[in-house]
Amino acid sequence: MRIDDESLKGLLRARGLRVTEPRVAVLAYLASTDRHPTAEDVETAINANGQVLSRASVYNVLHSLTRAGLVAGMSVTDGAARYDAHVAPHHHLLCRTCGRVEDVPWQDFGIAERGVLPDGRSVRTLALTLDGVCNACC
Amino acid sequence: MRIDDESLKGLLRARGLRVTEPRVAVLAYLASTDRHPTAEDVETAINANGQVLSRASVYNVLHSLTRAGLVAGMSVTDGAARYDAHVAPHHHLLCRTCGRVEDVPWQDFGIAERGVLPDGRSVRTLALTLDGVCNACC
DNA sequence: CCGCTCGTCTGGAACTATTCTAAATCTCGT
DNA sequence: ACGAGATTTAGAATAGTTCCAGACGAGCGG
Repeated sequence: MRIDDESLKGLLRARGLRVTEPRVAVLAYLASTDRHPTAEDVETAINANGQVLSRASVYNVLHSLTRAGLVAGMSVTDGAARYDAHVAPHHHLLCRTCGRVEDVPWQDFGIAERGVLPDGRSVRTLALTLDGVCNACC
Repeated sequence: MRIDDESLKGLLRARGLRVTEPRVAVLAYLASTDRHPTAEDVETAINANGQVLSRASVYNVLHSLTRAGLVAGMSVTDGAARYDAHVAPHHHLLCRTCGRVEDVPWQDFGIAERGVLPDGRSVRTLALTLDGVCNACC
């Protein structure tokens, strides 16, 4: 799943972000996994590669990537925020049993075609967090 | 929206929880508002009534009420968990602009009638968090 | 109604996730 | 290559939550 650094740098530039080593490293790591790592996971994984990345930088980078739309952050009820480089629309299934976060293929549950709720409020995105039980646990 | 304490005590007893002053106070407060207060909001509101409730107790009580199914906790991306005594099924609209959490009338978006996702994973609850913009901000 | 037991409450310390700060460093347009 | 301004860094600070050990009190049996 390793994406070459040049493509990643291109992504960063395309969004008007300066290309820095921490940003490339974080983006490469997030793009390489389908788990939904926490900030701490990101820091650990990158520092395991010999690089040194401070905790504060992990957050800085995650924030700038999020603002640029290159990664998406999500919060689960217990503990730390989780990040995800798959920004194509999809949903998340939060497993009640093991706490794992699994991706759910995107489907329009009948909301987006309207873009508004029946009472008129607008829904801008369709990133839903479903509460359920994953295959491993069922 | 004030519900008399006797009904609340009955609710607690029905769930096998001991009836204590903090529990009644927290439950009464949550039942009286359609905002989605944080633990701190709960503490502030109750202590404003002359009672004294420690921070730890607020969490104790919220946890026991949640375990008993009398209130539901939810986490939003930024900041503190929020609680809600309206446990009838409904969704939440998280406003991107002002951060407010609004209730959305329950609707089966075509998921529950199956109870499973197309790929077979089961979905246990339908408490969805929608990402959008509330009426006040639109 | 009384006393006992165990669940609950309390204040404070501890812990975890995140943000802030101020200085050093680096990117990139010129 | 230079300089302006963005980014990184380590460490301190903050916010939200949990843990702890002791005091308290709800509700059972008598």
